[in-house]
Amino acid sequence: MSEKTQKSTRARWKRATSYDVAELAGVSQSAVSRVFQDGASASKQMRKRVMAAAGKLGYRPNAIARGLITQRSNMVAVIMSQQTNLYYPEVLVQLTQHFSNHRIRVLLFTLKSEGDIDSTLEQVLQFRVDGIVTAAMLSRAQLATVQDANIPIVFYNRSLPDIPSNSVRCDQEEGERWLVAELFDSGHRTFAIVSGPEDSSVSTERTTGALQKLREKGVDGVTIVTGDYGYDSGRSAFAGIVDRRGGPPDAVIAANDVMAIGCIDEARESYGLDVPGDVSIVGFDGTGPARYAAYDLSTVRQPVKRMTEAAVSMLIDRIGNPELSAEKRVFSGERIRGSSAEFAADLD
Amino acid sequence: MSEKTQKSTRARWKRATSYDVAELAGVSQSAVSRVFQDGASASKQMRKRVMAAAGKLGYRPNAIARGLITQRSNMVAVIMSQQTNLYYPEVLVQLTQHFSNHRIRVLLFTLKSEGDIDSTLEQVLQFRVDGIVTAAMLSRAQLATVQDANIPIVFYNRSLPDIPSNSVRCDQEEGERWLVAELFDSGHRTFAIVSGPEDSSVSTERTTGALQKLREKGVDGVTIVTGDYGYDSGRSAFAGIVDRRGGPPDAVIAANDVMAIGCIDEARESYGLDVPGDVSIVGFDGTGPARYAAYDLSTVRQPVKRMTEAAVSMLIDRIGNPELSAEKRVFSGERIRGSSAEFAADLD
DNA sequence: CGTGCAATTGCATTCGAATGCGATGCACCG
DNA sequence: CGGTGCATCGCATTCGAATGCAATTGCACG
Repeated sequence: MSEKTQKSTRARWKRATSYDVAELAGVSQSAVSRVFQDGASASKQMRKRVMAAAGKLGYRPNAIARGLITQRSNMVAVIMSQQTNLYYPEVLVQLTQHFSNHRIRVLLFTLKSEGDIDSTLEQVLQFRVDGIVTAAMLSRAQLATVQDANIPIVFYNRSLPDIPSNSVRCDQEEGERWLVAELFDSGHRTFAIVSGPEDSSVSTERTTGALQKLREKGVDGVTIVTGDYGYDSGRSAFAGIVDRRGGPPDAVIAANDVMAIGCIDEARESYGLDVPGDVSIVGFDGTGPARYAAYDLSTVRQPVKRMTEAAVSMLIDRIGNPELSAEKRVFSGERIRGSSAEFAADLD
Repeated sequence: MSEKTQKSTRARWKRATSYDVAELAGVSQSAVSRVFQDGASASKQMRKRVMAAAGKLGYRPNAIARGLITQRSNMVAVIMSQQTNLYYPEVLVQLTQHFSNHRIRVLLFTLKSEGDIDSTLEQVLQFRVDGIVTAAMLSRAQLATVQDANIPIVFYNRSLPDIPSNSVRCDQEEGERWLVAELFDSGHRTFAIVSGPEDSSVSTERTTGALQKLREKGVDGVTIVTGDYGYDSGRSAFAGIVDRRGGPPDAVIAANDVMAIGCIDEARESYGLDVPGDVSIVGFDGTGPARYAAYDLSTVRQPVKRMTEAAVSMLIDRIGNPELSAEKRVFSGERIRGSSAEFAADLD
């Protein structure tokens, strides 16, 4: 009872330290420290005494001070480019989840714009994180800065060609090639592409993959318009395509699901087209809305769970052993057949 | 050139400290410290010398060490309950964005289950965050723990009645009353509710609001089924409703947009019903998919931007001045009229 | 040219916990 | 009963930066 009052009054004074606990328990500070560690040696009774004192004072080890002396913050930075892409939040949650299984916390950094990276990186470095997962592209110089600081880093869904660096990604090009091949084989002959923002490397890869296969199939005259990964940009992109071509193409390849959905809505509402009867529209990512019955999107799903697991374990390995050589892991997406590929399904 | 090699070899040795910089620049460590602070006094030439040395060594102030001495970590914890609700990622991104404008970083904590809170809270406290924003409910005891530790905390979209605590939330009950009133006034007479998970206080409030208004209008025999905020649960919820009632009601009130969309798809696909012709379905949140033309959902949008801004400034105020008394801010949602309220639109 | 005041700078200490090393205790063995 | 080895514990130091206080410098003014 008197303890309770003591607690609340003390609160505004100062938080209990290991010295306070040591004093109350009549032991040394080192003893307290050891009791609160995993592999440290401490007798049973010592534990009991210390824990009792700690409980009475509401003591908790100070992770900041611990980090200073151990040179381990137990925090990793996750850098995300601020995008309308519905796909990333899921990635973030999964990463956090997996890291927490290893008693590591996530310090979150979002970029207002890509130009923001330098100052963001500066922050990241100041916080002495144990590692970095980035879903934003870094320049060579920026990567060098990180490596000079000796901080392990894993790229998520992007990779620097010809530079030794760790990355986990989904094979965007392959996925697009699948989609295009199936569309072509089921009779589609005229195509349009809705790409993502110029500075999105993911979008670039997807467009490249699609164009590759189209060229291989001998298709040309492909209309390309740019969107921002958002729903509205999908709608106006479709309008732009029809406008530019003087009519709808056989198929539209959108750089992500959300824009694909935008295209579908625009096609149906503003042009009275039947999707997938008159025009087929495919997306990418396999996010929630792709499954909604009204769209039943044909798309490629990124194996987010496995990818995030891979990123986490890769980073943790390198935190434990910085000498590990670089590694790139590439995952195939999972082909999800929606309505637009109904013909194609026969071919399996 | 030789500097470069020096850099990379030194990397594995040790990171530069303010002492290293001081030595190289021929000044005291305090001087270095002052140069890297905002309001500190340092002459122009001093800055120049120090910055030059710092640049040469790739020095960056150590935020961990700084936090230890200043008693400010410049980090806040954001606690999110791990839910299928599509709405939260947006909240998270916005919070991070706003905090970063104040040079504060977000340490992210997600809960596997609600029971997880105690251990999570322990972690939060150990990291000596400057404040907490929680989108998960805490028990009285848990809140007391946080307050004893003298850490300001703001509840997001939940509040403890009769307990002085800071919160920012959207008036869920009011929003539901609006929706129900409009449905009733436009002729709907039989109702069903799809609630969220039992332990979601947001869901509880929404259900309460809806039932309030329904009772007020003299409607009873309301079917209530439980979902998990996910699309599939929306679909099966609708099936459950039809099953239980032996037919569809005039209107379904879903606890969030995603489940509303699930209901719509199930109604159309599995029961061949016309939405909103045969049955009206409303949601809550105003997330992206609500706008998709295929659904054109009638819903209430939470003013996320203003709410997150409010939460951030509220928290920062209390970090600066812990004596500030508790405050609860309640925002009205924004009524979004979709197809299900077509009649109702006349009444305005 | 002397005096006074303000702006700089350095010294020494502090934040809170971890850890190498030496000291102590205890059990067990010959 | 003396000796050996291991488990425990405390002492003292360390991590890297901030800051109160004192010392120094610079500058303006009379």
